[in-house]
Amino acid sequence: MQRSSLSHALQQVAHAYRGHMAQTIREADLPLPGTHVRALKAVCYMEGCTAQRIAQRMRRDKAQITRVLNDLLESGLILKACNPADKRSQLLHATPAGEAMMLRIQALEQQTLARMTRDLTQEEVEHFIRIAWHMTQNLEGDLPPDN
Amino acid sequence: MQRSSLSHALQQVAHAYRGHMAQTIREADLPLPGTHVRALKAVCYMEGCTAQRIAQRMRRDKAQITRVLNDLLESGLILKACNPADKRSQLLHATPAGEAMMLRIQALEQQTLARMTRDLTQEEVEHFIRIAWHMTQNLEGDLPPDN
DNA sequence: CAATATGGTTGACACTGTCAACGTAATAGA
DNA sequence: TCTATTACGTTGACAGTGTCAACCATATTG
Repeated sequence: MQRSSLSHALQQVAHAYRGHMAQTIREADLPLPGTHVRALKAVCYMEGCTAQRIAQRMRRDKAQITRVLNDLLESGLILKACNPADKRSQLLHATPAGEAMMLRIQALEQQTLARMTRDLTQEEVEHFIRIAWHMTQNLEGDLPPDN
Repeated sequence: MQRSSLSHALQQVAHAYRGHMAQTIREADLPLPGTHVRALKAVCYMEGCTAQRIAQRMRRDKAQITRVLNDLLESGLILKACNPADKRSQLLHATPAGEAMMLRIQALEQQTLARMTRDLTQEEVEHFIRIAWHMTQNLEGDLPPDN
């Protein structure tokens, strides 16, 4: 029962984070679900951002990304522009409203993260992040050797 | 942008774990969603297990627990028994089929966890778990001072 | 040019999570 | 004791998350 608590701890902390962010955003009257926030973040901070690249970064199905982007589009937070290099794809940009939204949400997220890590050292947090990525990579690529 | 990667790392590792477990269970032909697995685990390993106590442990809405337990009941994995101490609630027990299912799933989970932590030391894993719980507790209790 | 692969869209569906309202039973207070 | 309140579990409704398969249009390869 040693390692088993790893799954429990992982689920609880992820759930707590999601829940706290959702409530914070709701209280600030910014009606944007978590996935939308993350997609908007990608649009704001990735160069030459396309739906495909967001899907890769978030490791999500491209269908979900399409729908989320359409919501953001309808909300006037982003714009689609023709990609001169590939007529199938579209380059994504944030509108001023999108940028403003991003700034407000960034502040809320920093607030949540600060609370979450309030009595942890920088070192501990970095250690946590490093191990999290390590475990993520260990689970990726599902057809490696020959079991 | 230092702490911000904490949220990304957290979401990715939780997603990777869920996905890997789901696929493992699917490949083993054990058609049981993640929440059902966790509820069954609670029934198997908690003394005097009731729906309420599962909801508390998993920090989930009791409505969701009710439905999950009904599924497990229909699948013949658990049983409800009258609680002599409180006629409103029911004590939950795993059936032999439920116990067997639990053992099989435990093995799959151990396998996933072993892979996830394959090149990490016991110390690193324990550190990760400790910090995860710490962060969880930091986010709980949302009405402390007087904002 | 034909075959194949890729970016994006759509439909369908399963799973997760929460809220409000309800019936029943326990419990506390007048 | 009687009433008010609280707690356990159930149900309905809904929002959000995640994936799969089929599809169109465009790129790329042979």
